[in-house]
Amino acid sequence: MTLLISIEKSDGSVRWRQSTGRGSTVSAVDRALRGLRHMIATGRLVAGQRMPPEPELCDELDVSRGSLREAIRMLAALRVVEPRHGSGTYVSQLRSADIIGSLSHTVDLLPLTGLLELYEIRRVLESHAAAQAAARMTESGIRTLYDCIEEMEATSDPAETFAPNQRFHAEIAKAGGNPAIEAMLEVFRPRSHSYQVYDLPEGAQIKRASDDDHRAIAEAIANRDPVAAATAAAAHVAHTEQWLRRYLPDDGVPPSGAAGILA
Amino acid sequence: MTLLISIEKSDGSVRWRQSTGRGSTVSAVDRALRGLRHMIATGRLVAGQRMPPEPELCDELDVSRGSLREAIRMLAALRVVEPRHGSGTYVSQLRSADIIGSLSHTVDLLPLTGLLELYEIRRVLESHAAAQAAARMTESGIRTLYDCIEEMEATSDPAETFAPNQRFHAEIAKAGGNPAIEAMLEVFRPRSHSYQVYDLPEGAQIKRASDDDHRAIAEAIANRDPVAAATAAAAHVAHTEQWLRRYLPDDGVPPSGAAGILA
DNA sequence: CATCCAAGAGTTGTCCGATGACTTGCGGGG
DNA sequence: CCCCGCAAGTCATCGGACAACTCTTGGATG
Repeated sequence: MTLLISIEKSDGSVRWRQSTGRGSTVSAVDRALRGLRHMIATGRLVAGQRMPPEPELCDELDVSRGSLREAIRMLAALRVVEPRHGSGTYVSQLRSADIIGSLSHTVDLLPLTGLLELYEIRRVLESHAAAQAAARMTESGIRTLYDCIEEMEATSDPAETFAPNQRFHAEIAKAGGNPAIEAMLEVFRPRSHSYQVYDLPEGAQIKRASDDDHRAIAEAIANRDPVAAATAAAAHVAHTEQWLRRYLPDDGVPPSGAAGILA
Repeated sequence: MTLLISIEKSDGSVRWRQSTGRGSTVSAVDRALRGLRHMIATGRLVAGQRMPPEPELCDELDVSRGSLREAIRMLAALRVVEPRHGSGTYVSQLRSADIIGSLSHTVDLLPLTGLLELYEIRRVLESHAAAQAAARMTESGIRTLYDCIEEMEATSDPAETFAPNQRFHAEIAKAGGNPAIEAMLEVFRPRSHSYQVYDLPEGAQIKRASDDDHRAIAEAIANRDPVAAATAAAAHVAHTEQWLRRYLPDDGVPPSGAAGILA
């Protein structure tokens, strides 16, 4: 049971205290966290603004500086605030892309099983972005796509394909026009190359199939064909999924919706 | 420039120290954060396991307890670890749904513009989940869907439609079969009702349209028609998007991909 | 013998005080 | 006018101490 009462002070600021219930139902860090979130949600702290200095917040939220700092760190991990040494702590711009980007440091820690679950999201979003790109991408962007493809096809060294592959997909995501989706795909991408699928026995075959996928995507976008682009992109991600599945300890549970309606 | 050197101790543990470059390029909290992430990524700390006590980690990572705690709080905010008062700090199960769920406390803080960007993700995922549900949902689940619809249609009080609406969409998301997508949709849903669209002048009309949308989705799922289900779900989310747009200060920038290829 | 309770060790939560490191703006000197 | 150094403001880090909570262990009790 959590019960809070707010005490309005004369200067308009608010203090939070826990109700008189025995035992501290609300920890100090929680109090600070709720208080800070409340300040942002209610507009008392505006995006981009510098927050009051720590001692001031400690006084208002009625927590020690250590506890306040732990709360601030939590919000910083979620990219809601941004502390700058020596200058102050600033409320972030609170863009959707920023918030989603906070996942980037955690997908690295997911076990392969969890990563494959995320791949269904990736497949759907990547194909959506490709469809949008087919309608919107500039001619110059399409040329960049083919540049990346040629660079990838020119080598069989995984290390050298990394950069152009990144650029290829980033270009499509950007052309999709939605910063949130772009950020989400950005989160997934780096992890894909952490597994060296090209080193598998069928490595050469996989490499060739991947190159073909890229060409199909670029072709569909160049032809301004959204459906074909979506299909090609979904197929590409699905392929990657299948290759990654080789690294699973054993083929146990059936894949969760591995084949979408577009594939 | 960041340069780290690792010092292997006799007992196998590792200490991190910053290189001798002038000025501390790596903060203490960063050091702790990297160290902890490294321990988890390399499998030295396994999911579900209790971590070593704080003093021990302080010694190994060469940071003070305060800095270590700030790092732990950051990982806790991202749902990577879970501190339990008096017991210890445990590595989470690292499920994809957990990680995505960490966003739930931040979408509340997004301005409406950012929220609408997320709605494109929601639209795509919701329609994907609906398509999957059309193929997989049990007969009992479909009955639940219609129960929710009747409950919603029976009232015009927004407060009373909240719960059945939640159940309706949750049921579909669950039937989709992917925990990550389910968690992602769960993140978006509560925020939808924070705006009281039914209180707009066209409130009654919106309410009716929303009820019709729900029926169309349930119908398509009951008919085992994935394409129709996807279309209906996308349309429903798109409607919500349009209604929310009324709350924008002015109609300035054009919507980012408001109409997907499915709509 | 089973059950409950109390005590203790182990661990995280909180606070306080002090000092270091960095940024920023101001003012003096060239 | 420009540049540099100084000083105030702010976050970063450390160390120590104590409180609060959990869990196990052992004994008392029925």
